[in-house]
Amino acid sequence: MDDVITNRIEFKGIFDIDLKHVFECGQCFRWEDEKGDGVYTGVVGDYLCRASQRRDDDGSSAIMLDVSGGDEDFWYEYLDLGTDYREIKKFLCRNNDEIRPAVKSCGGIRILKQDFYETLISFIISQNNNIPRIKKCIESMCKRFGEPLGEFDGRIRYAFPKPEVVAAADEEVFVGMKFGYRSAYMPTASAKFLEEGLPTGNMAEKKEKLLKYAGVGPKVAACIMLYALRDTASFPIDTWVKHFMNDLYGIDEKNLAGMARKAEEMFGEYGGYAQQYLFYYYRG
DNA sequence: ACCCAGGTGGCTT
DNA sequence: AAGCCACATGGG
Repeated sequence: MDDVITNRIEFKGIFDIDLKHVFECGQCFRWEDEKGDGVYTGVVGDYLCRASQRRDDDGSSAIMLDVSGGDEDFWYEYLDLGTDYREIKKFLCRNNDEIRPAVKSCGGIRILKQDFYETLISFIISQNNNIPRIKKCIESMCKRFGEPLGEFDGRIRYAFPKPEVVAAADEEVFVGMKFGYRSAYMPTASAKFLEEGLPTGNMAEKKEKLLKYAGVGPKVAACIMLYALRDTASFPIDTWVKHFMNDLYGIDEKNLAGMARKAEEMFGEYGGYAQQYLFYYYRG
């Protein structure tokens, strides 16, 4: 049936995980529960994956992956299975009644370790946009510029495009794919990434380098750092975050610096996790 | 017709 | 540094 699937990987005894939370909390755009049965399919790098979860009697879960490639280490790392989320949640909730409902309700989130270039492009697309349309834009560029990886559940799946291909593409193609004013950012950001590679240094230095990309501002840079570079203190402030920082902590919706300061003070090194629990909880 | 969505760049005080 | 506003697109 699925000739592309070559390997089954199973991780047992995992706590604090819920695939729905992982894949629908807004951090990634290429995972779907296509049949509505809790089985998620996605493309990660050049690999296809079908992921499902079994809840065992001791409260832990087994995560089953049917994949077309990638070894255990790769998927373990991608899913952030080596991190103790129980400790993180305990830390976030200490002296903070406001975040508890979000952590309790969205406690199965894991922050994925995503590809830098894909995250860069995806979150440039995300600006002033909504999630369903972001997904459509990404799928259309994958279909147009990505390598076909094989048929999977009756559909041909495509890798995320290589930067070389997008850098050489005409901006007008993206206009045709309804990228709107973001179209011009696609080739230029890709070319810049090819020149520079990954941003290096401490968080401030990385942010400074990311802000030099046309189409990347403070919010998108923070997302890239959190989702691709594992800067767990990174606290992206978007419209939903503005809402809950105002609701929960009484900070004025325009006071972004105040929000960043408050997040640092309350959550420190774990700001990114806090943001993710709250974002998903508030967005619903 | 408006407002909003995982905002940013550019221009004006 | 801070305050506007335009920027494509599609859904409510």
